Amino acid sequence: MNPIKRIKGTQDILPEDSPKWTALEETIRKTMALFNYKEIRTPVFELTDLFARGIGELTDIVSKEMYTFQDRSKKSITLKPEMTAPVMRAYIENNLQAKSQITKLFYISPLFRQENPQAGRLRQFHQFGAEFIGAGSPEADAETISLALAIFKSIGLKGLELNINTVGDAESRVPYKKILQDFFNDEIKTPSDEVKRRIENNPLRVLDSKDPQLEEIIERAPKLIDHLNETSAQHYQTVKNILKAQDISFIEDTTLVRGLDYYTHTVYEITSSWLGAQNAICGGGRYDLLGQEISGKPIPAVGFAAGIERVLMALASQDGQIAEPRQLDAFIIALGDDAVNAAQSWLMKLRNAGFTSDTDFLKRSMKAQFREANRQQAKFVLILGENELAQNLFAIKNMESGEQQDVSFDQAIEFLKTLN
RNA sequence: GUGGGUGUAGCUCAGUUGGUUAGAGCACCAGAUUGUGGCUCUGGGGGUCGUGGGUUCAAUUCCCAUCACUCACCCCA
Repeated sequence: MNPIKRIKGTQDILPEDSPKWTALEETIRKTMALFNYKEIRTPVFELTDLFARGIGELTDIVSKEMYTFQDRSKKSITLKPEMTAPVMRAYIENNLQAKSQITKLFYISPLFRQENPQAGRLRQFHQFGAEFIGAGSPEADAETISLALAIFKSIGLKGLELNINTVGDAESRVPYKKILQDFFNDEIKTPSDEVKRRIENNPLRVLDSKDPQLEEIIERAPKLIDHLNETSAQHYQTVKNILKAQDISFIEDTTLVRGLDYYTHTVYEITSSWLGAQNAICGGGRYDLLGQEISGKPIPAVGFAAGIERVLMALASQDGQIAEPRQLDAFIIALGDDAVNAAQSWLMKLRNAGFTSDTDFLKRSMKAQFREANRQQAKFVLILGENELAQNLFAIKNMESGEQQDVSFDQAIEFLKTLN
């Protein structure tokens, strides 16, 4: 019989790794609280339309990476490939703007994209992120950036680079798109179908193409930064000023566009020098157009999403220790049926007293039980054999020093407390 | 979807220019120590050599196909 294996691009997070996840999650929650962001959790699946309309039909995510299926009522359902659209949907559906004009939310969530896996890219992966909804001010943009950096700093991630750019507001983008389209149509003689499609539908996305044949043309392409209207230019400048005032260093990258249709104004990306080809650990920006797509009403918002697997990979390759392995306080070695029974009650007493504790469940030899205690990195072993049982005592051994002494049952818990 | 790399013990990997019973280290189990872990020594269990086919007297080795894993491209966290 063939054993069933996990689905390609998925991962089991085993006990040796899960403490790193919880440590990172704790850091995220702590820092989010410092910045006054509240947690939101949304369903793992949504109506396909949410992503098709929200993210954009022509984006890579929607056009070729979604896990989409029909449920029994023939509705088209999609496992969420990103969190911004679901959060915005929940914000609107639950009428959160009625509670407060500004809503600051964060999430930690699994996401799904059907791509070919490679280092730092999975089919089920996890992101944490923040969404600042209800303010169109550049100060909000800057806060999400410093929030992301604060989390990375707090877990000790080094070698990060912040890239920023602006894609302008709708008013500057429409005329610029036309200028770009004309430029590319003139310059690119033999566009591939993909490039042709992008020129037609979203010429901005040609800018972040990595096709070496286009590299030279992209460099000469008209820059959006030269075609920004007054509002957009001012917005971008303010964001940069705030970052400078906070001593946050950044690199301006005019080809940074980001794949999703809903971005406006500020876009940014944080990369790590410790990773392979997939070196972006965080991406974000302002998305004032998304609310419009979902609800018909414009809603200013800005946020970021960061990849948990990539953060952990970067930490691992820079040798960052974020979680201590947990060890066991007490291990009961029981010899003989009567002792095994007594050990079960004693386990409960130890646990009630707050000692992490365990015992052998296989009635193995004393040597084997000691080995097990050692494997579990037990600090103390409580030996309970026929002799000890008869005298109402444990032989308690300190596994580090090797010292051992008899301690009566009624003093055992107190004894451990003084030593622990 | 496309290209490269790798599939041999639980893990990391050697190896056979095609030839008898396929190896090491680590891990595991047992003994040395009849009720004491870690260190040491001795012994032991464990393999469809990814799968299917081809060439051959003979294939784990050569060839083809296929699957899995992995890295990379496009793009993204």
